[in-house]
Amino acid sequence: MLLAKMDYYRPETYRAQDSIGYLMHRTTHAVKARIEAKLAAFELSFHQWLSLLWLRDGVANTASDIAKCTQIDPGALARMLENLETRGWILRERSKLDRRVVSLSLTEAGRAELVLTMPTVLEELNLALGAFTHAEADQLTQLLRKLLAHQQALAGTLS
Amino acid sequence: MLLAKMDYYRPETYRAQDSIGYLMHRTTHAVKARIEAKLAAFELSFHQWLSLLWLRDGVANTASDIAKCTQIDPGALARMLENLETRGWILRERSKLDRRVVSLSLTEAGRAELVLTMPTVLEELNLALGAFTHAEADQLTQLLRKLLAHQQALAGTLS
DNA sequence: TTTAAATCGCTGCTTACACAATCATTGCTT
DNA sequence: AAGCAATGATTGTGTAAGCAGCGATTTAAA
Repeated sequence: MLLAKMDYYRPETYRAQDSIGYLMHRTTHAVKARIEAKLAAFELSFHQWLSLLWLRDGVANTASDIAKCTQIDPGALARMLENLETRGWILRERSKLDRRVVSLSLTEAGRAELVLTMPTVLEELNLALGAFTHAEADQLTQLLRKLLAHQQALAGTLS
Repeated sequence: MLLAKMDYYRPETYRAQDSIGYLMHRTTHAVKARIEAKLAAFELSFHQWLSLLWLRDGVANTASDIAKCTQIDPGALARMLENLETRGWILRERSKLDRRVVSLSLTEAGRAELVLTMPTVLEELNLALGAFTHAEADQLTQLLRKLLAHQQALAGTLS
């Protein structure tokens, strides 16, 4: 892999308030707080909502899938999933092919909860993007996709 | 303020793995983890390092300044600053003009610690941007700046 | 076949975060 | 000037995150 020597930030000129990391952190923190506040009305945390979403999309079918996707700690996740199961929104059943894994699936109630809350969350996300044109949002998405891909490449080439 | 109706994300088509929020979260999580690992050698947490940085830049001079800048909880911050003071990296003294505020300042040791660790952190940041050209990094910064400004505008117009 | 390594879900334990309440001080209002 | 809201720092408390370790199971290697 090509690892170009980058010197975008340098000790003499680096200022936190102009840093990409700072800008991302402030932004996601603000948006997440607003979403969390809205989801409170449904007695759902943002992490719980995300877990339901990943299950619905079929990208994740197990706890470790969700942990990888959302970066939620597997331990915390196990407790959270137990909660979601108790409330009747997901099912947990041992896989017959590999008895280590517990297959997860949305119940009808869980799917309904997601459908119910989806507009609320998306409204906040769209509100957050209110200063952008469609093209700018696309542009940002592309840049971030490239940025994340690079992080995963870095993680893969751990010395 | 102009609040354009945005419909970038819609319930039928929204997928977490393409979302700007998801991309940002995964990226910042990965980079922060790498920095945290490197800073462990200096017995510094990333939050502690950030506090030192904001103090050095002069943008923040009090605990509430740092809390606003970094989004760290004021309570947690008070405990952390006490730690930094104990280790001799910052000074805390009541302001004479307003005796509610405690003025913060870096000691020489604190400044030295920052100088010592700065290359390590910036190296990780630059490494994270390794897939980008200088122009792309600038472009991303600009987009994020605009995005954050909008969040702050939204926070200002709370109903 | 027997070992060894890896994976999966889960459980304690420690620590940090988020929220509320408190106290002192200051600024505003009337 | 007196009352009252606002601000700044701090403490206390409940909840969740993060981390290491465990048992069970599967895969790979010897």
